[in-house]
Amino acid sequence: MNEYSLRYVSVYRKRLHILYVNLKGIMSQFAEFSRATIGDVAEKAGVSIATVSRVINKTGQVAEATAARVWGAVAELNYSPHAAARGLASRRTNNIGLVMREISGEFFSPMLRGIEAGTRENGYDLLIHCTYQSGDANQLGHYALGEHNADGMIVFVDSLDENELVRLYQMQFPIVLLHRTPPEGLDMPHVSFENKLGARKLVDYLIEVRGYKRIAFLPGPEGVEDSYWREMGYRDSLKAHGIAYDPALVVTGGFDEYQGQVAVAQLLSRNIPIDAIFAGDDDTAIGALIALKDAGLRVPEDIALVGFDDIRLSRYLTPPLTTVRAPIEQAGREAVKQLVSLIQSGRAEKLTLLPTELVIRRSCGAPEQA
Amino acid sequence: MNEYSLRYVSVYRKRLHILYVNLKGIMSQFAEFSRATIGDVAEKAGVSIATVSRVINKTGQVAEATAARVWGAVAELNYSPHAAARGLASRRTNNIGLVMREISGEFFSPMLRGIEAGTRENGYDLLIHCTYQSGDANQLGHYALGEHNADGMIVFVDSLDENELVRLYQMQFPIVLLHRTPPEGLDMPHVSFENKLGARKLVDYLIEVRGYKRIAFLPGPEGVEDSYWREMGYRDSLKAHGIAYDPALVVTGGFDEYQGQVAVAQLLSRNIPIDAIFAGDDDTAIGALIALKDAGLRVPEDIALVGFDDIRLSRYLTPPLTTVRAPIEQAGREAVKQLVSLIQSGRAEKLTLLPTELVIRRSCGAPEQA
DNA sequence: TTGAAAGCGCTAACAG
DNA sequence: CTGTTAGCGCTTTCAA
Repeated sequence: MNEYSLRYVSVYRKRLHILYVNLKGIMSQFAEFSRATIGDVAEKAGVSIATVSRVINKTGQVAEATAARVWGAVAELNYSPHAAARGLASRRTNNIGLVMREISGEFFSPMLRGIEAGTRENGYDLLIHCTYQSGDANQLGHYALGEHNADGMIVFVDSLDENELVRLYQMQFPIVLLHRTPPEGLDMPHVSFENKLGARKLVDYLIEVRGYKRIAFLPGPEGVEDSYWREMGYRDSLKAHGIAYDPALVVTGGFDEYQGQVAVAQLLSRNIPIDAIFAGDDDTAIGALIALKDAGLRVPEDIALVGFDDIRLSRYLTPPLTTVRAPIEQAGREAVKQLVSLIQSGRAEKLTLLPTELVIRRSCGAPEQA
Repeated sequence: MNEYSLRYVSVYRKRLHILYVNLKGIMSQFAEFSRATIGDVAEKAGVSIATVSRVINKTGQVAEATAARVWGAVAELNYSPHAAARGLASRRTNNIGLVMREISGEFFSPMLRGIEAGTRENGYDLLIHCTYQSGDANQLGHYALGEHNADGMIVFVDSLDENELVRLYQMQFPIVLLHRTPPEGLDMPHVSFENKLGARKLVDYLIEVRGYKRIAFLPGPEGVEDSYWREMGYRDSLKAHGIAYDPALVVTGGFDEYQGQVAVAQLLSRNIPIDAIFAGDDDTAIGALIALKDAGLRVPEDIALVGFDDIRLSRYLTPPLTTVRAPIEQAGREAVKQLVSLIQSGRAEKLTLLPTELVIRRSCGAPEQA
């Protein structure tokens, strides 16, 4: 390309650019066609974009009068900063990610409420992703939620593959685990309930106050920690009262209504004496209740029944379910709190265990409450 | 500043820059300190960043061998594109926003499940925001969710201020309303149930099959559309059967358990004959049930009770609640579908009404089901 | 089929 | 107190 053509191209480009700028000016008359940028605000306020940025973000000193003009321009133009541009420049997304396997069960609603409230209070937005089905990586080999679109993540139970957890940990991406302990060697903050203590108190009550000895247990799915610790509480209580642990009294309930029903049917078919059934969670307890009724057994007269979590439904069952109240919402909020601390200061509590509380209702044989 | 100092500054800057580049090189040995960028991938693959972009996004032709090398580099570097940068350049966020007033009630869980599934299936991420409390604009005068961080939004019921709705509409921001009709003059797509028809069928059944005539109605909160249409169905049915609408039989229930309880207490205090109570939703029905029991009345022997929605709890009540099943999850999924269509093609169904289904249980006086 | 380069809108030094 | 400017990491013409 010779000197001439270069010159030509340059002129041509410049013209096009002028055309473009004009067009943009015209279009911008129609607010709906082009969003105002920080530049527009700066122009209208007669300041530089840096000043606009300072005013908006409250970073650095700006004369009051100037600030006022900027706010005026912002209002007039209906300006709203472009999150992506902001994120690109400041290296933060302002999003907190939540990974969970699926949205289901009674547990979910209060948990999400806590998490949402927490993110909002801390000025973050909440990005949610379920790993059920699609879960895995996309063609690109990365997950829908990660370092590319969030400043940190809350990982619920086993929703995330351990390899991914390790990868994120290694790149020092802030993560808080909710209701799950970290994989071996990963020093990640972890928030949960006092599952073991709650179960312990529950079973203690069943034994000491209600006088039951043959207490069946319906654990949740393999590998779910809450269930593991509840079982530990159950065993501890038995041991403390000199009652032998009897494997025949334990059938996996699966933390779901149907599986609870199946488990109890199976349990009953063993024809062994049973005083009470401790279902690993309330959903399982509902299934258990159905199975017991199907078998013509009365609760609590023939067999007592207790659960764990105190979901909304529990008090409405017939009979109302004795259970352990788990501060689900609070745990969600706490997880966000720890995560925000981790993001902002690099520090967080290694382990947060929220207290649980015994809720006595009729299903365990207690007299009706007022 | 003279020639000399300018030169000096320039040299100084250059040195600093070299230092910086070196440092970056060193740091990048530790994968956790610096994420790979498209440039790193390009370098490793021996191509330009444009090519990497083409490969990753499958836009434009790239020689197979080249593509393979790029994918190799991607894998090796564990590269994952920076969402903000992408968004800035391509003018899309890949997020779909969901605005709701608060996370509560039984309605919420299935709805969110549907929405989440929908967004995921369409390759979007889900950003959730509750307008309860903080709801309003921040200091900047804009909402947490909007054109700056989402490609489109689903607005649930009345979670968003009408002015904001108008503003977004005017700037042609894609919005689908869930369970709410658009404000006057705004031509926004809208997804809901056949509330009116469902209520009509329910009340028809109460009158024709069960022979009730004095049927009370507990509407939801003022301005909630679902409730409005349910009331229309109720009135239509009465009229069709030649029964006069009696205002004394209508007390606002508020779509919540406690208010339902209060409403029924008030209703009973009027000392008028009542055959049945049609609660605007199942939550209200639960409150109604409590109030009836408190008053020593049997359901359905003394007064029949029906609700609307068929939340999970309804079948577990004593007696099990007759209600209308609303396809909550499906509505959420459908809303996303319409929104994605609106985003991608600018077109969407103006109105989508999903069918409802009568669910007969004991509370209306029907014999026990098998 | 590939590369060069111009931004996208904003933040954050730095200079004044 | 305010302005200038260099990127942030990526997409997207335009040329080659």
